[in-house]
Amino acid sequence: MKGELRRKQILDCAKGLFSKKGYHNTHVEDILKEISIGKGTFYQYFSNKEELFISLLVNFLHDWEEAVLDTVTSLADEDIRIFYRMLIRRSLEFFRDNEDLCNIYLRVGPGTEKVFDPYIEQFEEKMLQYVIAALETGIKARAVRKDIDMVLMANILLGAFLRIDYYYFILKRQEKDSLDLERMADQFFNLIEEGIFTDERTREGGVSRSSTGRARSRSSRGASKSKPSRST
Amino acid sequence: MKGELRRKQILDCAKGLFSKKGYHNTHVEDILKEISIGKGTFYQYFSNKEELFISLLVNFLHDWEEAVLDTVTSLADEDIRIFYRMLIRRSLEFFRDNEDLCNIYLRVGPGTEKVFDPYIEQFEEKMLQYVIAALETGIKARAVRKDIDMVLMANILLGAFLRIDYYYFILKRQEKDSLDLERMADQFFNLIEEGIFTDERTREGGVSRSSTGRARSRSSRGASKSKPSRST
Amino acid sequence: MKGELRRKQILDCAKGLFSKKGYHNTHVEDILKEISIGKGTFYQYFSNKEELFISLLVNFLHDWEEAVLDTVTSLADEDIRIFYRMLIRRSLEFFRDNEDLCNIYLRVGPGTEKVFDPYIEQFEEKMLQYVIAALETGIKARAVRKDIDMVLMANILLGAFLRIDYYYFILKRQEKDSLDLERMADQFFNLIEEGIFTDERTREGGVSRSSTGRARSRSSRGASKSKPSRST
Amino acid sequence: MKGELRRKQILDCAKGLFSKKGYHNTHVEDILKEISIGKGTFYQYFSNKEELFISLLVNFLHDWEEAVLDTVTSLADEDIRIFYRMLIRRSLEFFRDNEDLCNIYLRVGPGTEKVFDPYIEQFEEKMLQYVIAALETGIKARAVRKDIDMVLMANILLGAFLRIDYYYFILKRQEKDSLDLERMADQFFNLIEEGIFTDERTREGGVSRSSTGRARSRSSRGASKSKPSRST
DNA sequence: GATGAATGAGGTTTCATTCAT
DNA sequence: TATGAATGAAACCTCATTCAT
Repeated sequence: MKGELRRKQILDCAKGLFSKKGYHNTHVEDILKEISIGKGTFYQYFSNKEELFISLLVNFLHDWEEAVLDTVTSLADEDIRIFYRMLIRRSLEFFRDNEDLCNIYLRVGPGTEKVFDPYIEQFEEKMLQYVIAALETGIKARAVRKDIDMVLMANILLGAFLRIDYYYFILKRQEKDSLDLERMADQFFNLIEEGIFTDERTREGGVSRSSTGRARSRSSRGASKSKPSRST
Repeated sequence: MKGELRRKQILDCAKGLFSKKGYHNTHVEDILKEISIGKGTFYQYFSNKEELFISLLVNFLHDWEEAVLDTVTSLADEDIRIFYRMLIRRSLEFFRDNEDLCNIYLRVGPGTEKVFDPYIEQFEEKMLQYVIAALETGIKARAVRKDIDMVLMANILLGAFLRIDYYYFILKRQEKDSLDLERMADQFFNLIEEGIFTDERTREGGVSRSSTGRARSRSSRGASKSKPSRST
Repeated sequence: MKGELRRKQILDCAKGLFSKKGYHNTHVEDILKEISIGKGTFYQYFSNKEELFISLLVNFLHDWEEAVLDTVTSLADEDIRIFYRMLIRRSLEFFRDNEDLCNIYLRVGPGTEKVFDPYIEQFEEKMLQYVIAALETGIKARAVRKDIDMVLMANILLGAFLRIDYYYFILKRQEKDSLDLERMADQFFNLIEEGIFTDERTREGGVSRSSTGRARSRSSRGASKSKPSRST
Repeated sequence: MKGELRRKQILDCAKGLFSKKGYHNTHVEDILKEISIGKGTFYQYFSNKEELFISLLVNFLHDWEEAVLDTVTSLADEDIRIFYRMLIRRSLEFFRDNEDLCNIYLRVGPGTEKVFDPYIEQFEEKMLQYVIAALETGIKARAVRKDIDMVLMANILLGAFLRIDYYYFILKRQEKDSLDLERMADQFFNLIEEGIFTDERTREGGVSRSSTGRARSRSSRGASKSKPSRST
């Protein structure tokens, strides 16, 4: 069982280095030096640098799925909004707590090597599917509007979410500890729930030519388009 | 002026190759071979490979700013919602029409080399500032709610936007031409405007403890906050 | 005695692998895996890979000597030609039945490592000495011409013999089983006995400046084939 | 044309080193050091060590063919025996004058690497074909007996020939200069012409069932050497 | 005895960059 | 200005051998 430990040791070290210096600028030798093992030892556990990197990606996907699945199952029967918000909250937490892997996925991984693309894309596809599934659940529950382009919206939400992770947990990581995840989740959820606008407006009208124009039945909501006040 | 042309030729070729094969997998020689010039010639125009890459990043930033500025100035006085939507619409168009640079920025660039980070970050910072500025304008115009965390929301919006670009213009680029940008912009804008939920619901109850809970005065919308019932 | 078996097991396995893949491309680990023993065990029986290889060479030499000595002693008093032919016949058989070692000697061994040269050369020297001894015997018995350069002729005969082994037992090993060793020995012996020419010619003179030109006046030359038709 | 020279320089150096130390014990670096060029330079001319080695093999084949073709064409119409002897003579000379390549072919090449086998075998196949062709010519000219197994005999002759090269030009290379190629060719040719036996014998019969046993009744046998007729 | 994880010297190869022409 | 042969640091990886268990 010593072997499993050694392997983990290499993975841990690599995670940090890849995250800090990127794939190409992390040399196998760097890893060896840091954990004081010989070249041969490394190559007993991983057949090459590539495989090591992929292992990290695979691990991340696995860990994330576990974390998310946990959320999903535990909240499946709750109110859909509570479920959504919890999903956001938990995912933020997961990414915050996995800075290195998160960095690798969001920053280092993409575009590094063609070989990695499938793994990155697989991860993104899975995340996307989760979001889509969540949206579908919402639609079935009549909580979510039917006129949304599911794939597009899922991408919007996923992009928004990943960007937050990237910005707060990577770019501004030094302030990471003072972050209030609850508040962040609230803000995110709030956008989803109500948009960003105030209600004070009395403006009318659609937003564009090819507007999505769904039937409205809200009292005081006008369109946003061109010639302003096009009264009802 | 011959020189300027030669330089542009190199940049154009590099743009395509970096986009297609990534920075590390594009060798200076690949570029030279493609445009049939000697090694020495290359090094007369760029002091090294890095500088070439950075030039592309800088160019992209510049082009984008121009495109955006155009939008901003031409629509500055319009209704804020029209402005927002147009910003989305135009930006989508810009990213769609700059596939290679877009690919470099969104996929290849990040994490490739520490040296590039400042440029990537500078670009992102600028984009972020634009979004923030737009939000501020909205707040000043009393169109946008004051209780939003501006930076967080800007990141959410930027992330959503970049993700769409990445997904539709890079990952699914083969279907790029059949995309309806108007519809995409509508969907995006609609989220911003109204969230994703239906109005039919009558459910009550907040979503979380630390909710952002702003006062609501819309007719048929429940609060998202803990203690539900919030009268007008 | 367990040890002796283990050692033999290693040697047998190595023989096959060295023969099939060559010395440098056969890794100690390959051998160990095939016979399921640990690295440490191997190094208890052989102090290194080199020694293992040399052991094989030495074994081969030993086995061959035994086989040849057998021939030599059993036929020492026979007619010299019968002896010669039997030598050829037996040696062919020996090489045919020791494909792997034969392959190692004739193909893998030479030039592989300077360290092995002495062993290869020792073997070749011994073989050469046997041939020379046989020729001397023939000369003493007045059966063989005295004007031959013994060393040269021994090399010619040895080379011819080894080449046959190499060609039929290694290169064309798939057809090995259908070979008629008797016929091969006949052909070989026939060359030695009479050369390759017919007697029909009446040409005179030497062949070249420094010609071989022995005067000829042989009456008739019969064929060597099938139905003998051997007058006198 | 500088490039061609550089290439030749590498080939020449490699020829010597491979010949002296073998393929595996000659490191690319050894070559570089000897001719004082950088690693990169080497890899501009050869894509790897393997290709370099193969180039040598191919060159050798080419040079040999040229030398032999020369012989063949120049002697095509001569008496077949003169032709044979000249072939032997010229080939000996060629091998003597190409010690390194000869060493590589006869000693270093075989069994070194599976990848080289095709080249080695191609060379051997060609040599074999030449011998077979020569035998066929002899048979057509009714100079050579029809009952020989052509392939077997060709191998015998080729093996004999290569062994001489190997023995005298490699193993005993220090005495190389004092060799009398004429005499060697004579001896070789003589074997082919008359076998090795004296005529004094009166023995009858073949040596085996399928015996070769051709009747003899040659009166006298001349010497093979310069001073022609050395009668019994 | 037997094991196999660990070793690391040393091998091959790459590629951005220089510089004489 | 343009070239491309030459460079060599530095990357990745192999495998015979050791030694603690």
